[in-house]
Amino acid sequence: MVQIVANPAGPKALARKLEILRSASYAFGERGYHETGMRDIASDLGMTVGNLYYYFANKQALLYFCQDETLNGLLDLAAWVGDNAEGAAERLFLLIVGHVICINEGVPGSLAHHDVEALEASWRAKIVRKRRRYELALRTVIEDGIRAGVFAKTDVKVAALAILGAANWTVKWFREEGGLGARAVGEGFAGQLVRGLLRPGARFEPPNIQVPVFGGL
Amino acid sequence: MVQIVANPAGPKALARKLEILRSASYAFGERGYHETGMRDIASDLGMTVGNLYYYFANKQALLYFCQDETLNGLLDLAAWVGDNAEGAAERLFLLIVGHVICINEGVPGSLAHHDVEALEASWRAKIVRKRRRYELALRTVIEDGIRAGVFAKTDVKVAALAILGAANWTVKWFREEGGLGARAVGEGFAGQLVRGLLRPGARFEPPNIQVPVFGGL
DNA sequence: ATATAATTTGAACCATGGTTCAAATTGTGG
DNA sequence: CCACAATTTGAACCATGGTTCAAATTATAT
Repeated sequence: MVQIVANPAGPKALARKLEILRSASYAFGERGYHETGMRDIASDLGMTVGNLYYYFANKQALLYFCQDETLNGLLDLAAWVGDNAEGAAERLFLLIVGHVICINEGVPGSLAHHDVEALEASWRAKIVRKRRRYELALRTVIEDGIRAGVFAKTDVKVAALAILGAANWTVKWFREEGGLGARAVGEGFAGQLVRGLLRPGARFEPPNIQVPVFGGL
Repeated sequence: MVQIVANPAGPKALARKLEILRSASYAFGERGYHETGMRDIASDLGMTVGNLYYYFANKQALLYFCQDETLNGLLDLAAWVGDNAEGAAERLFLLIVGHVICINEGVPGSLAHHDVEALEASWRAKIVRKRRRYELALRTVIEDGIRAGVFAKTDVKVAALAILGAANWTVKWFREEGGLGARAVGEGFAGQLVRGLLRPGARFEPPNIQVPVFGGL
């Protein structure tokens, strides 16, 4: 019987797939997608390389699922912020904090490397589509802030790109050991980026509520 | 006679090396370092793949020289800003604008991917050392601003990282065709990031001087 | 015109790493 | 205990792409 299954339905399959995804995501974050081989991932998991192909069609599938999970986490974050904060400045603050936490503690590394070049076209399209939905949510918060007079009039696209850049680049350098945690980094970023958008004279204090960790595998 | 020269001194050598570096830098920016093959670079230049090795020892050398040139451009930028602007807010503004221009119009793509993982250890050390000098220059400007009372007291390292993140991430999405130029993007970012650091009540208007393009190959 | 230097070619070599798969092992139900 | 399903193994296969180099071509100096 043909051996390659790549979507097994046995009792251990789901747990095993999540275990593999966590390990792959961590490795991609630490070493980079290209510097991480399937033998490395297998070795980290204490299995042999052929076994990975029982659960996943290929290496790109691993990357795709990691990125997809991250984006699901970011979209969940956006929905949570919409439900749990009112003012645009508060919402933007929480989005930024949640974003940094999601990509550094939720699913480390796999979105922010943005290595969609390594994905084949239909998977890349799916990832890009989810990214766009999230970026739209971000821009909507900024536009709401301008409309409400909390933010000064500004180029919304540029403002959103600055925020995404600051947040996404954290996967290049953030490491948990020593120093500040992801939440503290996120709060520092959010303070600066939100204050940078305020209408002169507008007041802002960081909100009291704490963002959950979204996107955990 | 041994064919591999990799540092030829003939009359055409320097011009050819710069031509190769420009083409490689562009390709690395467009496609990513790993997705760009030596055959691709050769083909873009209308030469054959073996010829590249007459001028450069290996693929990593191409990456190293591109990144080194970008960092030289950023260090030149920092020096120019020190010579041509006085106030910390003005200096920071110009640094951010110049940074975005340097990495998108000067030497596209090769620093901001930060793909130093792909470099061997001694080259990586050189790149990281130059990067640190530039980041120190950036932090010094922020510290000067805090000391002068222009910026509010803040975590300087976090503020610098937000700035570097926003600026460096631009190579992931910035494309010259259509839309805003690098200078306009940089000015939008700089406005937001500098204003985000100001002491409440401090005034700031973008400076009138225009940053040159540093780092051009 | 000729000798020498510089530059280019392009096929071949080679290591790497993604992927396959027959056989083996382990788990589970009757 | 046995049959079958699920899972694992690990050597082999194979494509890719970095690199080499003998030979050829072009450029330059005499």
